[in-house]
Amino acid sequence: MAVPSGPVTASTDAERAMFQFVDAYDRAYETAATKHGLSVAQACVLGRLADPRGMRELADELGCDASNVTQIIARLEGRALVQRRTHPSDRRSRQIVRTPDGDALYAGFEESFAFARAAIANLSAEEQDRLTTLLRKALGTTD
Amino acid sequence: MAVPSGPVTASTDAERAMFQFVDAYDRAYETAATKHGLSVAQACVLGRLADPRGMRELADELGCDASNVTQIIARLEGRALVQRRTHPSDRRSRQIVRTPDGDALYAGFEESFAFARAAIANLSAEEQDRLTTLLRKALGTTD
DNA sequence: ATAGATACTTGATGCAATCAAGCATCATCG
DNA sequence: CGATGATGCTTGATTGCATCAAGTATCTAT
Repeated sequence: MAVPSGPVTASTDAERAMFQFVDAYDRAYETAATKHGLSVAQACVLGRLADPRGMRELADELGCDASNVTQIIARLEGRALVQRRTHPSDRRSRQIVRTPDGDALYAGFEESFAFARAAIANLSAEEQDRLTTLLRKALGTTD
Repeated sequence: MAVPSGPVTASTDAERAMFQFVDAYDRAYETAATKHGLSVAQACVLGRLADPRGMRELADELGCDASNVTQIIARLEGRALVQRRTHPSDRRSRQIVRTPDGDALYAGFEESFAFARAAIANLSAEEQDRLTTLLRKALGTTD
């Protein structure tokens, strides 16, 4: 289990609530991944492969080194969840494609990752809208 | 950089907003930690040492194996950010104490981890309250 | 045609996380 | 008391993530 990332000394109620929310989210994600035999990184990569993607593209999206992606994809490929094809017009590049097994496994994972759905289910439609608005506004100058 | 944990195929605006918020939070935490030469796990452990704590206690709070804590503390101790004392009344147990250096470093880290503060600063007092309420309500049945 | 950029891989290293085993200490109960 | 079991922590081994430095193959552009 990844360690919870948050200041324990959160000074305001709002900070505490944010931390608890983020922590719960992260834990739920990891739990769902583990349940399907995936690491967090693997689940995350699989999730980005709804459409074929290149290694470079993945690395950029994930904000990590390309060699990291190489490793993760290698493991997924070893389990036949993913397949590497060479790009039709650029032979340096690989197209990573989720296999049907990968599709199925990932669907199961998302099904298990009920956190966001459950959180939303606790709110009325109006509350959902307000939360969305507030989260966006809170993010405003922090990106 | 840790990979962003979230479904890319978030189906609703609310889900997307949650994911983006969590992702931004996590990234900000990691960035702040890195800036002070800490890993996420190290920052997290340091943060729990405002008061002395035992290894077992830490492991329980973090939801991980005790041997994991042993490693992390060993590294922090190697940098003199933390000190191990044997518990006065139970000689099996260690009391982990942050050194003044550790206090200072962690204070710097929290100062850098401006995410929550900045997010809050984007909201009026009333909006903060509403966000807090909504986050708690959303968490309601999901813990 | 060559020089440089780009896409990816390989190898090496450090850290986090987990498991299995082990040691020391404590706590309990006969 | 003394044996038994539980508890707190460490060690050693293994796996995976992440990053860096180097290398190969391919593309691009002059």
